[in-house]
Amino acid sequence: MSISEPIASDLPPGQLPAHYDPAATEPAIYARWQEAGCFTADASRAAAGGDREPYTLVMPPPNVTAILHVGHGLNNTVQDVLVRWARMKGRETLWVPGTDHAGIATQNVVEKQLAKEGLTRQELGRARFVARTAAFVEETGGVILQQLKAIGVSADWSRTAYTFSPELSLAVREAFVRLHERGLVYKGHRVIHWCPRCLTSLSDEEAEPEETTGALYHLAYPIEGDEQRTLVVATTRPETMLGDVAVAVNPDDERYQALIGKRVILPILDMPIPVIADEYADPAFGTGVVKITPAHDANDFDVGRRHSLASPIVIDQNGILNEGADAAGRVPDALRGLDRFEARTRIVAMLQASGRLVETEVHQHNVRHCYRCETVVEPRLSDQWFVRMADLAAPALDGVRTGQVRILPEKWIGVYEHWMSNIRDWNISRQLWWGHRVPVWYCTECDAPNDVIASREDLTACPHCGGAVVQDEDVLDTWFSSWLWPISTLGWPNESSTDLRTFYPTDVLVTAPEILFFWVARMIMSGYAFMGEAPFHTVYLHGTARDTQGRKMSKSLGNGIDPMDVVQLYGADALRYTLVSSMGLGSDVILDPADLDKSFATGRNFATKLWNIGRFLLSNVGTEPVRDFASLDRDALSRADSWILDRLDLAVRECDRSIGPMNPSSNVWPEEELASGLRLNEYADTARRFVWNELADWYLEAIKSRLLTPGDDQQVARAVLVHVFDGALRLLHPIIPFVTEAIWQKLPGHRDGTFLTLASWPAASDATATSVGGGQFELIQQIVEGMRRVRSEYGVPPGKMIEAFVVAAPVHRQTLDEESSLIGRLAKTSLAFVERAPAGAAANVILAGGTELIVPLEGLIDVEKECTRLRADLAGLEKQLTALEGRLENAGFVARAPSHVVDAERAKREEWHARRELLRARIEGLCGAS
RNA sequence: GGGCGAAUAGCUCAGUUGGUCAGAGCGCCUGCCUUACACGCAGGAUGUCGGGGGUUCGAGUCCCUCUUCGCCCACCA
Repeated sequence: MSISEPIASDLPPGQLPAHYDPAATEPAIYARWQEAGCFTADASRAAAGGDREPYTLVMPPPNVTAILHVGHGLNNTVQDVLVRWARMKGRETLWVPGTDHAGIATQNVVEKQLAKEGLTRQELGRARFVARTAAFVEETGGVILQQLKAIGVSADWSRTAYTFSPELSLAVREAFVRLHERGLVYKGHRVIHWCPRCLTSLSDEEAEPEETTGALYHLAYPIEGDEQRTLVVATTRPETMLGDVAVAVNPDDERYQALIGKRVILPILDMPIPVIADEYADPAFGTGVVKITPAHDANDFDVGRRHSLASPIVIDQNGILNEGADAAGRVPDALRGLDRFEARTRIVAMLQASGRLVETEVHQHNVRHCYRCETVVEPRLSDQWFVRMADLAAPALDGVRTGQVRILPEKWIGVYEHWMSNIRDWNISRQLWWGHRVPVWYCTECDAPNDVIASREDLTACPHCGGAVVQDEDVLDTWFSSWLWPISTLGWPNESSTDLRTFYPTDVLVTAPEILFFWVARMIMSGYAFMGEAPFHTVYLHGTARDTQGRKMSKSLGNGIDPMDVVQLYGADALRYTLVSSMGLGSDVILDPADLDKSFATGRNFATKLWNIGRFLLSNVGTEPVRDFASLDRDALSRADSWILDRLDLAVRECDRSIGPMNPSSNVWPEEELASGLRLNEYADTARRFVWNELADWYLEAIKSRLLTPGDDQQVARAVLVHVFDGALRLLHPIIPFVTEAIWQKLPGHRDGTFLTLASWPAASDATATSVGGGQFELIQQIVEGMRRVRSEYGVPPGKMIEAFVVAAPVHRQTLDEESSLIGRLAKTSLAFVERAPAGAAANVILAGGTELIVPLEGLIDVEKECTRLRADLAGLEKQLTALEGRLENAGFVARAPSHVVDAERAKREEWHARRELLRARIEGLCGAS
């Protein structure tokens, strides 16, 4: 990128480069914010006795090895808008940034590196592998944080956290031990989701179901003693049959009553297994007979337990057929060592050959995959650590139901409640090396091997017998550190930590719905469990970035957009504005990765527009100080001044309403606030409309000549313009921080060392009514727009001045008379006042309030054409009038509609009647009676 | 299999409590390089608000139903 353009703030006062160069401007501004400590929160200002209310966000920590994608951009832009808004609103604002050590994900990355070197982690050994991974993280871990800075993230970098830091590791250990003490952590022997590639267990959430077309194989198991007859079982996983210990039928299933208690012969192994009765068997599915493989299916495991059956393991940790515990003689040589899918094919072929395969049915079902490597998950029987969730979930569920925590969009509340009400225990142990080691030791000498010792400190000897101890080999699920994030980053478990006491609970948690269960729900639970209150009052779930086909942007699909490309091309402001403005509450953001120009035109165009408004202001207002706005005499304001001040006021109020209340007004969200605010797209739209369509399109144009004409009025115009534009910059700063800061620092009267980032949010006045001057300016706008329409419609050359006759009420006439030069400039029209419309060919414009413009068109049009147009206008009006009158004659409407609605309709009727008369008169004058 | 959500201009979407709600951006058409801006200015076109039924004086806005998409959950092997 060219850096030939000077940095905006290095130019002489009152000048901006002709073209905005974000690549040169943004980093320099960011550096100054950081040097000035703009983003560093000062707990002492918000603690007891301080002068500010705190406002706190914790950033969803990206994986430490991640590089920025649009999802991060979206997520952090939303947060940054809220944080910058709160900061300008005078809050002591803390936004805690950081990264997640991302156990499986990071370990996978490093293992891939090793693979390229022909190594495995086992060959390297645990200690060296962990050291190498730590070094890798050290080396590459800061990338995403730098990228976040490039998009303007105003987090407090002095508090950057890391889930695997010594401080946060302390919190993890404390949480584990405390839960263990409360009996909420336990070791369980059961079937869990296992990734044969990552070689670790996964939680239910980490094993993602995916719709798959498979087959349902109907297998005939001969009945013992009556081998001609068979019992047909249906299974999707024939390879697990080697581990079958029974077949089950429903106790109420009449078809199989007689077989219960008998035995069938397991094909291939020729092994007799019992036919048992269990509710689990669904008579309506398949054949109503289900084979029971306790070691390789969670449900079968439960059935096996109920019937005291063995659990032979026939598939090993790598997904290979092998004889494991209790499985001696169960895997024939021909199948031993085969991959599970290969084995499936082979077994099906064997069964087919022996006539045991009765039918193969195409079958749609969900198959779970590892969320990190997509490998099909294998149910596996093993010992794992679990967190008992029901007790933890109760207050978290209650918190949302009572409004201590609100979730937006509201549609997710139901999803949350359902999950929380049916919560299952959380498998937190992982057979990985990269992560927090389970803080449990086992004594090698005590004769109580099941006596686990959970400890806050590392143990070297058994506290009971002094014997040697060994630590549990497993590490904890990454999410077991993430779920503590709002408390651990603020200093927990040190409950006297200043940050924790000052900034907890935090305010809004901004994240994607995908991790509602992984993370958000668990944080709420940990907040209640360890701090006794919810970690935040609002959960804001934003949409997902998708391509034009609606597919989620992802690395594997190659349909992503690199936010850094967008920053390079158009600047962070363009990226941010585009994202914010296209983000309705709960809706996804669709962008076209193949056309960045189009996708980000909205933001790019607007940033440029803002820049140019700044250039206009600086070149026309100059560097001379302007009068203090507050001291201006109200009577000295022009109509345009009054109007734009009204509009600013309105814009501020609307923006405030769109972003919403910063907190609930009481300790729980009142009903009327529950769904309010966080409409960032509305905020962006409102601010844009004000700046572009009102300030730039009308106000700037209206005051150009005043700015050029020395005198008192020039000073008024300068003061109002600077005041209004200053307000506009403040209004936009949270979304467009760089351009606004760059320009703001150049405004007349700017004091060195002050930053827009730390300036106050504009205050709306209490007045809600439009001022008299503002209303009069709206009349001028109508005239100008009407005349422009006439000019365009009749093809009047741009430079040509035309004359229009105006019939107006006296008060309007005075306004138009006084503003005739403005109208002349904006519409290239000179007005002549008449009492009534003159005859002759003319275009006709009728404005609200009955003001009529008549534009002589000699030489411009033919009378026929204009008559046709006028008649069409009249016909349209008549039709609408008929509908309106029909409504007013409807007794039900008059009786039941609110009076203000009826009154408005009546007023409209009067106006339309008058307009109809005017039109008829014009037609008669121009076209003759018809 | 349950639950939830969405269907509004060519495209992406606004439209909180039923009564100027038929809108914005991008795109398109016409004319303009008007000394801030062509990443611009001015003007313009475009939608039986998915289909059908209902409630109401009045419905994109509420109810029912159908169709089509999407999401979440679920131990039907």
